Amino acid sequence: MADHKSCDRRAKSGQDLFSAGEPCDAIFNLVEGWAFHYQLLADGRRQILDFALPGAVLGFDGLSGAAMTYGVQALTDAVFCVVPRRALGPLSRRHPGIGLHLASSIARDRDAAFARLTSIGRQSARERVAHLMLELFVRRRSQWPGHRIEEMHLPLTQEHIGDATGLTGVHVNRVLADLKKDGILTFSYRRLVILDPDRLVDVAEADPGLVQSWIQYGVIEQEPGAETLNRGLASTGVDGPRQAQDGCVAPFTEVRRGASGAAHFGRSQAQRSAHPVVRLANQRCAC
Amino acid sequence: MADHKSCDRRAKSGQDLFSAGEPCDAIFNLVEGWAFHYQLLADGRRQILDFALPGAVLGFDGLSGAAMTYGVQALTDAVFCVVPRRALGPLSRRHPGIGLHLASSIARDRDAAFARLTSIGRQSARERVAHLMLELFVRRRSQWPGHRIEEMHLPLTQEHIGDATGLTGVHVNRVLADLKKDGILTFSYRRLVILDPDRLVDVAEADPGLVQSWIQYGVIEQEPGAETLNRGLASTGVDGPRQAQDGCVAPFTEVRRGASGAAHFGRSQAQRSAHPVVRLANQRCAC
DNA sequence: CGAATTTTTGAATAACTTCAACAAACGTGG
DNA sequence: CCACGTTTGTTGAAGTTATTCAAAAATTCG
Repeated sequence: MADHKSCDRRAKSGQDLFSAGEPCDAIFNLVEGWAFHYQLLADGRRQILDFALPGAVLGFDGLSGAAMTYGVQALTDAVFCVVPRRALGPLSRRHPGIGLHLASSIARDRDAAFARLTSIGRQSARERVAHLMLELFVRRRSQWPGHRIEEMHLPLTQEHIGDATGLTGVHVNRVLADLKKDGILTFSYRRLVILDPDRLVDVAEADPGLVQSWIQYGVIEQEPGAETLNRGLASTGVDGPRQAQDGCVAPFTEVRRGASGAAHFGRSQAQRSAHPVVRLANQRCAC
Repeated sequence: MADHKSCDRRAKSGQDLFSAGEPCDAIFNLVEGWAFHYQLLADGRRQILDFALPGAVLGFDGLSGAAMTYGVQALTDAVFCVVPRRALGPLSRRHPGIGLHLASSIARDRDAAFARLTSIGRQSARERVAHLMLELFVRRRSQWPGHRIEEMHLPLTQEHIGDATGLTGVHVNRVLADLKKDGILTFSYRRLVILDPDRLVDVAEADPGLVQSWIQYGVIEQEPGAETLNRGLASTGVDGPRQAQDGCVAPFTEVRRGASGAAHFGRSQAQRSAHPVVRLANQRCAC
């Protein structure tokens, strides 16, 4: 797999990793920072499709050489691990697990898109904003297991929230004002405070399974006796997580292994299982 | 691969293939009929996530044994090919192409979900309805290469259109009335007539790349010198399409191979290429 | 500190929903 | 083939939700 080593890439906040319409010959593993998928309409209207946290796989569209249908922009300064698209074929032939693995990762992205579709299509502005804030809160907090803080920095503006929920920034502001008045949450100048988690879950109409999926956004699936599947694509261990401690011999980094983040943040998956954590989040990929 | 043969399954119009919340231990290949993915909110609001035509792969969620986050319902009487989820691991180990293949298929689903997100989130009711009608028209017509008809049967009610576009059925009706008044299209009692394709594309704000992706929804990607990737998962030929004529020795059916469906519906891919069509659409899977 | 960005607020408007009633097409059994 | 019940579609009026435009206040960043 050492053959597939490749360079990494840095992007400044606000900079595009790639844009809609251009072909993308590589896939990227977000190692550090935040990014988002988006699409633009001809007149400039923007839809944010998904927020990506460290561990996300970006840029795989199934059709190599085809133009991307969406763009990816860095929300903060960010670091990506680059894998040439052409390397995937040989790679998956040598390591049969990687294909299913990737499929699994993309399926999770699709499910997230489905969830957002339902939110935007069928929920009120209040529900949508609550939904997104809850999702980002849970996903972000699950990266810092052990922390219980209900206050955190989210690198978004209210305009971003609007573009993600299908609302105008102005209306998002009014909705946030309401949520604050009701003692549910506050969000201003990139600072989110959850005042009443239970009522937030209630307003968001988030069922427990959905919240669980946010928590497990980066957690491994392990097929008994088969290869390891996880979101970030295991650093090494395609035939089992045991090899994962050998260091970075592949372009992918398992970043959020062990992110449990369940309601009360019990011990992480890594602590429960015998398998070691490959690499801490927010740490640069060494390949 | 003969080991992985499995039964097929039939569903009547309106019947659920599986529901949100229940685990799904198999993936399904839609062989005949229409279906759709959907989610329900607690109070009964419904969001239709995607319409599935023959060739679609349904039920793969990446996490075996986990509860599905969405349900799938048959829109017409339908026939599915069933592949136990457990068979995928061994299968992909023996045929390394199949994992990437599946990833590719799911990536296309995700991209479709992204497109719908942008439509629902940022387009007006008129644009959304035009968008969906155009998509379904193009996808359906590409299954019948050679046909130029601009009139077709779509097995949907206006209520379905509403649930897919995030509108009420009543409002969909008004929008359709407008589109008819403007000489763009007609849809009533499951009959769609495209009156002015160019203006429809215009109203839908569909860029050519997107339309192309609808057309190619079931078309093969062929990595030079590598394995074949296509939506339905190739019947046989994991190492190349040449094996595809051996008959149905796998649980998957390549249904829409050769569906070109480009603007003027020239000869199909199958006719152009030397590779035979594995199996006609709308024909039962023999496994 | 000063400039740029982001948030906040108000008033008027537009878009979509809701409720309710009626009409048209479908399909089923006699 | 027709009558009848059911589903689906169509229309109107009123109400709600979210947008637009515009301006001012707050915060951040260099």
